[in-house]
Amino acid sequence: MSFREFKEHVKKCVEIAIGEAEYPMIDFEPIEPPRPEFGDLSVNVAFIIANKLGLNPLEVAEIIGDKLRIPEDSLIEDFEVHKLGYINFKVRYPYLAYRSILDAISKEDYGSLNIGKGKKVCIEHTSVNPNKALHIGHVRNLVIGDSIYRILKFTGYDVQVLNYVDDSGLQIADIVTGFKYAGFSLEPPEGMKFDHYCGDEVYVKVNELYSKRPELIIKQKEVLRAIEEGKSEIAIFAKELTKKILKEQLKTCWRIGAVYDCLNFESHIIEARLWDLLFNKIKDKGIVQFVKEGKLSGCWVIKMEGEKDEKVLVRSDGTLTYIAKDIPYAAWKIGLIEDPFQYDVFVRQPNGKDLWSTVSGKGREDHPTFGNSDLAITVIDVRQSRLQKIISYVLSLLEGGLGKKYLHLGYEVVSLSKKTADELGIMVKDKEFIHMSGRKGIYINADDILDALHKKAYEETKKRNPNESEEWLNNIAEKIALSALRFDLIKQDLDKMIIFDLNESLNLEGETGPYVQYAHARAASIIQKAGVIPKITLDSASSLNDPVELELIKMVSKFDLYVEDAVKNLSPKTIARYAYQLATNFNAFYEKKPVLQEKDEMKREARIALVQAFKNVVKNAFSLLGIETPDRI
RNA sequence: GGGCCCGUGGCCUAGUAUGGAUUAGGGCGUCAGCCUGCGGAGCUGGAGGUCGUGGGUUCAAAUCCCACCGGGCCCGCCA
Repeated sequence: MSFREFKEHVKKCVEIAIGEAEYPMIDFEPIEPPRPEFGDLSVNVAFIIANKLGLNPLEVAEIIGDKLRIPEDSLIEDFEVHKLGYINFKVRYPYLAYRSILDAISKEDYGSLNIGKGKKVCIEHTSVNPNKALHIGHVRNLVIGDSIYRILKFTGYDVQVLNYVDDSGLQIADIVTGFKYAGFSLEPPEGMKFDHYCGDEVYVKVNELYSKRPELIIKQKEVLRAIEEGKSEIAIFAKELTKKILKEQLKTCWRIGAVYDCLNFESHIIEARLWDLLFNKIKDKGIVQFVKEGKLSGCWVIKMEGEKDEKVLVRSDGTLTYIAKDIPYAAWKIGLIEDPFQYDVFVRQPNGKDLWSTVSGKGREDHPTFGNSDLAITVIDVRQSRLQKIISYVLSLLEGGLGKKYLHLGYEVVSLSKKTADELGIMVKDKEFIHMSGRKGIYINADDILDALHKKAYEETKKRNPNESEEWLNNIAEKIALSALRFDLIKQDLDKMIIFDLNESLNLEGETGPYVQYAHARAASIIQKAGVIPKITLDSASSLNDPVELELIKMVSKFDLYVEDAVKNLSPKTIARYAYQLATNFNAFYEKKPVLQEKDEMKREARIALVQAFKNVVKNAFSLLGIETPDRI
């Protein structure tokens, strides 16, 4: 924690010096210099002030330097005015080492912050149509959403996770048509998960059949109408079917490590007439207009500032468009309409937490409060950006200064590399990748990737642990597989497309989750062999003075700064990069500095404590990404 | 046609929000090394760079502005 103190201390001292020198006060942040010989923090205030007043930066820096008063015994050991005009500060390493190692080995929640102060946030992610299995693209969504959820929780937000289930769309009608009119059996082949069966066999093949058997399209339309109207035998069948698929999907989600608070079914949004609850408010505020003439005659539309075309919300026949269903749902999330839903427990999750869902008819009274958040975050890929922008726009007009906010967290899609597509028997012309499509069968299922990763990890683990039981090996292999997958999908920026290549993703070395897990396991092994309770004193901390030790200490002490960055920018990759860098620092330390063999007792004690500190921090960092760190792998 | 995003060695990527330090960090791959030391899923070193192109702003540009090129996405009374 104390790198933050060091930083604040530097800022304060410089501010006082600027005042003493009677320069105008400016806004600045101490930054980390590019090279260690420039110290641990640096300020460039002299440039800014010099620029403003037309002075020479070096002279300004020297005057500020003259005025700088560093209290005795503070976290700042020394400072230096560089000839270019920077003022560089050196941290007092014994203090930094002592405080951060002590915190890291003694505080369970080391790195946590109270930024949220209990503010209520709901985050929606996963939201896979319940007619197929999760593919790699859905996993990116889940991993982003679940990581953000964990980071928000770690920083003092009161977070609920929602998973939207579109159980009334055309995709559902497709598989119902397959089962009812195209002769598909309700029993999947031996050993095949039901969601895989529905997606890989029924959904894809029914869509192929439409061109050969046009009568099926008629049936599909009938099915869709029946589903929308509810009550009929077909509608009940559809409902049971989607529930069955959803339960299989959830198994995959849990396998990847996600948990949810509530499932929101689209059919219940329609049933609850959510739109009607909102429509008058929107009309009163003049957000929507009724079109009297032209080609949109008879429609209710919305026109956004700066947009050319208006968007239809209510068709001329009175039915609602897609976005008209989304707006009231979004409004419900941030409490702009009263909660009209009934709830019941859908299933108990593996972590023991109940998963609630909206229900048709009467639900339970004792449900938690859902919706009515201060902030709603919706994780959907960038193709939805325009529609999401309209939703944010409408809600911002509607919320009336309550400080409620709707936020779209977009990310680029995952596509398949040509090589992986070839291996799956998918033709790719001219390009190095192909966009996925559930309907066309162009995708790779999450479970299949995990199985492949599991197999690879199992082999590696068995090599290293030949005498361990199958159960142990499989348990560890699964954790390594998840680490590889989750880390791979979270480490890069959200707005970069991922071209997924199965072969490359099977790599467990280098900038990967397993690399970090391995460093953690090395640390765990040292601690276990040390057989003592790690402890640190100011004296022993002072003995840590090799550059590899200092770098590791500094990285440990900066954890909360990275956490803050991650939450402020909703950027989980920040945590992934931090964990990787931390592990790299540890490995460098591990190579260079013996711990258990160290003869000097004080040094040994300090190094054991540093190892324990690293172990705890990397564990906390990885837990924010939903990745476990076993003591042995 | 309008809008959004991306472009950094053979491949992938950090840094871009808030412009700064004559070595632009990593990883994969490649080449050469490193344990009779706590786990080699590791470590050290080498080769490999017009930060898409051109202009502008600035004492200073991968970072800001403009134009262009290349790639992706979105723009329905579908969802």
